[in-house]
Amino acid sequence: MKKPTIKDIAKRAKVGIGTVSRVINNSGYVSEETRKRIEKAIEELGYQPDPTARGLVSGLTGMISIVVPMIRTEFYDRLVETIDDFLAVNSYDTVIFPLLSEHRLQRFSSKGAFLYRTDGIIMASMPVHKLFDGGKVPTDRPVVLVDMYSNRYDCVYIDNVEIGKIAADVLLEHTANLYVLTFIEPDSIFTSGVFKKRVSGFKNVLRNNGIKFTKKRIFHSELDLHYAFTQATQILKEMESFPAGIFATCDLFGYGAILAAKNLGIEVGRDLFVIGVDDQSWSEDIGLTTVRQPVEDMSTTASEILLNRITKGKSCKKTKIKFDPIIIRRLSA
Amino acid sequence: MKKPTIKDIAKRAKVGIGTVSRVINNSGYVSEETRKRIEKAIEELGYQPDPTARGLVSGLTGMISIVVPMIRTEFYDRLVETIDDFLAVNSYDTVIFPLLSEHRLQRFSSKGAFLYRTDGIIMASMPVHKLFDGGKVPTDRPVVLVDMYSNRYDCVYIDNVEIGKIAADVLLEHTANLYVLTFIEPDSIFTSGVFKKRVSGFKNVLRNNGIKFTKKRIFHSELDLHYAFTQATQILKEMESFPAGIFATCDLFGYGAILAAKNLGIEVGRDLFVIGVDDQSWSEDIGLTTVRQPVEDMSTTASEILLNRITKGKSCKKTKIKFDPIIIRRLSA
DNA sequence: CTGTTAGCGCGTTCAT
DNA sequence: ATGAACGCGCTAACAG
Repeated sequence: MKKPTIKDIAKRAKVGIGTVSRVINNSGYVSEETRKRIEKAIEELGYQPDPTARGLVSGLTGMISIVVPMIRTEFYDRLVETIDDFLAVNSYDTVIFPLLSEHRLQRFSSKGAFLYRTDGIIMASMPVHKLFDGGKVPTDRPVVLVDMYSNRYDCVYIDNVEIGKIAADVLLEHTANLYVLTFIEPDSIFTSGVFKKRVSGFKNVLRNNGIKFTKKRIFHSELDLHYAFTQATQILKEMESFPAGIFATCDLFGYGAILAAKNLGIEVGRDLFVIGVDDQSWSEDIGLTTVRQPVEDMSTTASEILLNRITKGKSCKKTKIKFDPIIIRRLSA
Repeated sequence: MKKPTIKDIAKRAKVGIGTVSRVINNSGYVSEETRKRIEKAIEELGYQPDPTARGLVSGLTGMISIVVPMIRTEFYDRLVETIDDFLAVNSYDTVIFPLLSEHRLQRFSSKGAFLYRTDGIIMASMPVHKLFDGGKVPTDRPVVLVDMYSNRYDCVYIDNVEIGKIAADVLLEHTANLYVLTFIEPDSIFTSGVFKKRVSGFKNVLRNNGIKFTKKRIFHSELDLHYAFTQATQILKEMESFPAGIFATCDLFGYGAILAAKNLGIEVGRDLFVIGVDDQSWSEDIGLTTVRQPVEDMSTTASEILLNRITKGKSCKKTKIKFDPIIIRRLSA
């Protein structure tokens, strides 16, 4: 009644355990005939190799950790799912570690944490240099960063300053009368600073084009549609002239802007131009022009790098791959 | 340079490995003197017992899985954190498995999934009977359900029908002119049916009190504040008389109702009474009366049951613990 | 091609 | 009180 072991299979198939091991791992030569016998025995007994025992021998677990700040936001959903799928194909199990609180982070700071018992770690959007002592993730296992730059680790990232620049370029095609609707990240060790970077890229372009742009044209919102709607309404009411353009530092804010415009009878795409960031699943429906991050590509690339590190070992040189943002043009700009 | 093993410690402390094992596990007798020596060696070499090897001999992993439909909603945040803390105190590592997609559920349906390699599983809000073949979680490890009833497994739950009843009772203290604002769950295997249950409990009470209540008084919203606001506005505009009461099947909808009322100049707590469900962290700020689920208590209880199962083994009788909803009275009703 | 053997790191007897 | 030997389930190396 207990779980069958490799011995049980060997006995039943009347072979040595070595041979069984060979067919399980598809290594070495096994005659077609005995292989069949063994496979039959495995089938009949419902045998499954014990990962723990395998781990003891190989020092590997067949698992990979993904650390993310949260899930159930589109960005991380897509990121995790892509990585998960890719690794599954390469027969790795993935374990997801959502950061829930600073409290929980503490446990991640111990070398013994389960997080680090896997064969490798992918960290998404984590400001590693701020998060850990000495900026070093407490593990000897390979670590790859996604959506975050680092000179210490392999990383796959996107330049958020560039996102702001692109947004500016697109809006400038229509008008130089521009506004920004953005979010002020609470100042914790978790903050990645992406919003600030996007805005700074945006301002750079305006400055280089000699366009006057003051703080008064920057509006803030919480990450909540209703709030964004209210703020966007505010912007629209304060506008001195049309046409105008709004750079929404995330699609949610772009949504708010479009709703506000509709509510006030302002025609989007003619009187008002809006560009968002992230290309959420619903952005197409509302016709929002947006700057997309190639999440899937970044995720896959990160996974590949990690697998290479695991199998090929650690060469000194760290890979840094920068991805380009993609403009998705729709009717709002 | 490699990780030290128990042997290295034994050698350095000039004892046998058995003794080292004894001090690590605090089992059996060890003279104070040799214990000191061994502890010193452990310290000096930075020795940490290999969990894999331990697992191989004990059959245990020291880990427990928590399966949740999502995180970063208040309910699950609190649930996971409570369990996590409780188990950490009992020196268990917890691994969180967020259900990301139906796709991912598939992998959870295989007995070999990593999810089931832990010492026990806590599943939150999962309609196990719909999710798995034969309604059985594919594992022999102990399984405990939170926020979900089942006759097959130990479970800790709350009766959502009762929540609706309580809401009705509270509102009836003020008026019999009642409305409902609720959510229609998309019909997938994930749906737990809580919203429907809450509404049915609510209707029961009205029926028993001989109060006429037709479908026309039930309004629907998506799980989004702006949407709720819009729908609540609709309700308020269609109301025939005041005072009136709204049962919001979650606090978010209650928020929408309060906002809508304010927007229309209707005084909450006099002309309009609102009761929500879940007691979100912001509910107090907006003065929303609500029905709270004792998440923390349920989580702790579930954890205790699981630990009992693991250590005490499986007695046949399954524990079913029903928790009572708690009314939190604030100024909205 | 295949059976046997030696560990992997640790907990647990069982003598001493 | 403590050391040595055995085995957990498996892989890898070796001898046939």
